[in-house]
Amino acid sequence: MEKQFYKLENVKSFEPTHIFECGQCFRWNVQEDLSYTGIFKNNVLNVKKENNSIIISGICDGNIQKIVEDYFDLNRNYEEIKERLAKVDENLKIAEEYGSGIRLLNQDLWETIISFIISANNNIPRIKKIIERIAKKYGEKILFENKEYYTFPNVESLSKATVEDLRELGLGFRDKRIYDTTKIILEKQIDLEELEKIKDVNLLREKLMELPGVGEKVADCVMLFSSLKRLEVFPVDVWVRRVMNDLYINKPDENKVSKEEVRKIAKQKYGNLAGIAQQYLFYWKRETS
DNA sequence: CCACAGGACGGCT
DNA sequence: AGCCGTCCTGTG
Repeated sequence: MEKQFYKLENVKSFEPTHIFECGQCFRWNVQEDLSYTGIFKNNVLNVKKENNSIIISGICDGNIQKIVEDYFDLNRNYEEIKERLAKVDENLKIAEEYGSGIRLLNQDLWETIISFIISANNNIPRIKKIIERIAKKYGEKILFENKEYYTFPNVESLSKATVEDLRELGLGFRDKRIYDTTKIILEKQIDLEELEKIKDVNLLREKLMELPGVGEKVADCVMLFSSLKRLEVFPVDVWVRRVMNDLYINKPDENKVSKEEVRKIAKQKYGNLAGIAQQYLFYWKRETS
């Protein structure tokens, strides 16, 4: 495949660092020139910000412009979203200014499900290492600028892994969860194409949670960070609980704050943009703590 | 050596 | 419904 180029001029709300470091993705890595290189589906791309332009180059499985528009959620007006959220309160305005270049990626559903099952009780550097090992063993190799990249394996390919194989890749207790979920999806006991047709967000969450290793947090992350793109969901992890307690609840012990309490406040304050607000808050709190 | 960090899940109340 | 111990690995 040939290298393709695409340049975005005067694009607003697009900051590679914010997009790739806000915790939504695991396969983008910063380069020496501060650009980012990553792999998704069968594409390997480099994304570089120069002055007011975004320069994207790489090996693409199809038309680069279409692929970029879809993956980087370019048809959504983040400026308008930020204007609306800034009116909620001063706290959110500060968080939003801090992560002003965040966009929520439309990531592959299958990859997002597996990646966030791995994220359970885990930290980002380790999650990234595990996913790289899975891709290297079960994915397809793509060469880009004399370096080897590996696609995230498809369902069939990952289904070749035994529980023991997965344990060897460092998955720990998540090995069986990944194994079982892969089998359920392979055999279409849960059909991902059918899942994509579900309209009701609660029904969708329940379906996702039928997969082993998918609890409320993982289900919400999948709905927010994949092409399912439910912007109204508000994944609550320890960081979000912390920041929401600091901003709105102020209990002496943040562990005493219930998930439901946090979700209720988020819904009331941020409405159908809660998911985007969550990303600004999460990124701000993590980076400034 | 130990303490801690990070969600799902099953067992218990 | 809520609480709590367990699961695994890396870091300090």
